[in-house]
Amino acid sequence: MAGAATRKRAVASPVARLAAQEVLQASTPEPAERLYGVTELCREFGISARAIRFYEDKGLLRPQRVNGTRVYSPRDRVRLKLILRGKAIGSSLAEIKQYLDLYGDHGEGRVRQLQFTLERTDAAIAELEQKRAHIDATLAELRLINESVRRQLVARKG
Amino acid sequence: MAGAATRKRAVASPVARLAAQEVLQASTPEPAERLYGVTELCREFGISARAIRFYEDKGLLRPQRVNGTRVYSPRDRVRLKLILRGKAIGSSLAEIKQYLDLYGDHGEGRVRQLQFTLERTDAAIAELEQKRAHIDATLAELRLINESVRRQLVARKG
DNA sequence: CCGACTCTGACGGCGCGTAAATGTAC
DNA sequence: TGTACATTTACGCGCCGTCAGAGTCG
Repeated sequence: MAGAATRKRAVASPVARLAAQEVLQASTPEPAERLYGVTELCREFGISARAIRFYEDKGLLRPQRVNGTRVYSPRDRVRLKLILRGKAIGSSLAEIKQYLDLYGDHGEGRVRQLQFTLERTDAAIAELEQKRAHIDATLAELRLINESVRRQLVARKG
Repeated sequence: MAGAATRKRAVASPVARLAAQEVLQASTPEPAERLYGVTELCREFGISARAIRFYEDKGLLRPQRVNGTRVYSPRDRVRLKLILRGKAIGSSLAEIKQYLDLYGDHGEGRVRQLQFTLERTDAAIAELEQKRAHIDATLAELRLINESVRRQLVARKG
């Protein structure tokens, strides 16, 4: 039981802090070219360095290297944000890669990207609502069992 | 995007309504002891036979064997229902095993086991409530993104 | 020279999908 | 003899966690 919370820890928290506009304005020019280290990013987003490295293996990120060490630009950071949001709405990494590859396109591609996001968020919302309904049902049942057991205890102990 | 739906398809529908009493009365003698085959069960619940066999490997199910072939009792069927509902709320199979062990002994119990069961159900309830809260938060966030994206689309197209 | 941090493999684990090889029943 | 199911064994995948061993920086 304790495990469930642990398994989804990495995703649950960072998503909540992800403001929608911040992502959508990601294509605007950056003022000061700030750079980030891997630990900096994984602390900021609440994920592991292993995960970030894994995304790179899968071609989702391509940070610069300084002496072998990964150095991330603001653009890389935005990409990471998009990756996390994709995961939050239930996309696989392969799907997210498709999405990110669309990112370079202008005009029509951009519109299609938005439509894609719309579909996914709709689906994710529906899924979560179902999940919540299941949880409610389980809760009701657990409370029943709980009361039943409690009564049994009272009957046996006084 | 098709992938995500596919990945969760098996879980979405089958876990409909599980009446609490059905579970609580699971230890009462069955009148007509109907039996089920594996394909019957997996069609009923919309999962694969492989999955059912896997649950058995993990100690979640113990059907009788007739000439090597698995034969499931109504109680086995209820256990399978519980397994699927557990998955639907995001529990791991190991966690579900705990749940099932809990359901198994809560009726016949010595006082100490009843107390233990009580603690467990209390903990489970608390965790589920937390999970629900997280889902609500994520839902709110997703709806924000959804609306934002929708506005952007309107701005570019219409 | 030390400790802190980073890197690259490589193995492990969950929840099955997907054959492949074999058997049993009609 | 077919074919329609059942069984076991085994490898593969997605998404990392978790070492192990080695390098780099201050």
